[in-house]
Amino acid sequence: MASNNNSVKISNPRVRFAPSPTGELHIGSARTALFNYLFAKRYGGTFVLRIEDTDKVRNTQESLKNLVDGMNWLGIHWDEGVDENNPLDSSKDRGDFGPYLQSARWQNQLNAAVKLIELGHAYDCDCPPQETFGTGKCKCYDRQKELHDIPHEEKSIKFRINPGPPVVVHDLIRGEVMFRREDIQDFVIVRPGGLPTYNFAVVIDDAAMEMTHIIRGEDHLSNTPKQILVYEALQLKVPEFAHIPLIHGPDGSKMSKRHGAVTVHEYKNEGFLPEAFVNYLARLGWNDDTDREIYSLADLEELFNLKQVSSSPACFDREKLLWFNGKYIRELSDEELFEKSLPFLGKYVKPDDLNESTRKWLL
RNA sequence: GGCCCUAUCGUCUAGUGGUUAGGACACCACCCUCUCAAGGUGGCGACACGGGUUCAAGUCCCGUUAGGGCUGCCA
Repeated sequence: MASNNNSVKISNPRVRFAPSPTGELHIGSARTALFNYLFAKRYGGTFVLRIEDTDKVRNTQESLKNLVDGMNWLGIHWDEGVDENNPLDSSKDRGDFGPYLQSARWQNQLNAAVKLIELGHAYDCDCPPQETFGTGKCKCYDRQKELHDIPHEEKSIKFRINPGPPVVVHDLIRGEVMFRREDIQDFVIVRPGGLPTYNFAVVIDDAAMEMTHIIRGEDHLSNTPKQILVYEALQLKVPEFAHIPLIHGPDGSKMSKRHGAVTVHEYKNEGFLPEAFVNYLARLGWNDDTDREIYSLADLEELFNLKQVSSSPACFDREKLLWFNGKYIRELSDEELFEKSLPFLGKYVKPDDLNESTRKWLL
């Protein structure tokens, strides 16, 4: 970690949060979004929201709306990306690097795949999906003439891992992480029918959008060498990476539904203040070398940095979240407290009861 | 199975070779108080294990163990 290039000044970084609209906004995703946002603010950069909607089966419009709502509630606003009110309408996008819906960028991704074939870095493959499972190796590279003429519906395009030196991931949080090429398998970059896969599309889009720093969950670390190889094959500039630790449940296993609320909306509906939630999320894995606990979004925008992000995973602690919430609630004026409480008093207080005396009583 | 990441109080963490190992949440006790909170004071409580390197190791190296991730035509 000592070899981190921290001496290099970071100026005008471009970062993105690229969720897939396949469910509610998860706590972990929210923190990833937050860290990207804070990094952009801290260094005067640009925060982009791109929607990774290439999994046509699992995508839902509701998730997309959910995502936008969640981001708004947290106060994480994006400089570039899909329109809040019309996320599916690319003509409403904000920014010069659109469209910001990944599925709308398939032509660009496909062109890159064709180029990779021409360069000898990719090849047609007609193996059934299960055939190469576990080994990643197939003989298709030697059958290209034969495969050339079969319809695209019946073949995929694979990226070829050529022999060479180990791939080094320069990670701002973990230092240098090395992967041997023999341990990396050829992987599908375009599915039969022409739909690019994540590990490929993400590189083409990030490069096209001129991302300088990729800040994402640690679950992506092992896939990073594949992505770096794609950058290099296409002679694209490789961005800086920062893989932030995952959030675990109280028992140390990956945070999931059986641990209780895992989505931003659940916490919103339980009555947590967004300020408290953001503060808690930021402190989960980040500190500024002081004993301070309370940070507003504005404070964080000023102080956040990747250097002080922990490299080990953190367990979600509801008790501490509750404590933060209490802190922020006590800061509220009576007036604010009253207004914010209203939605939660529905089953106890009828609108008609909201006269001055009820109000006094409540306060 | 292979590869990768991680390892300080129950939890979040500070610590970058020499500290009585610090803070926060939770917990316990006391104080304050009409009650409950809040607040204050104090307490309990940790360097996963085993080898090295060094005058000196929580800090550096190796191994073990444990947890997590990737190994998908999911992202």
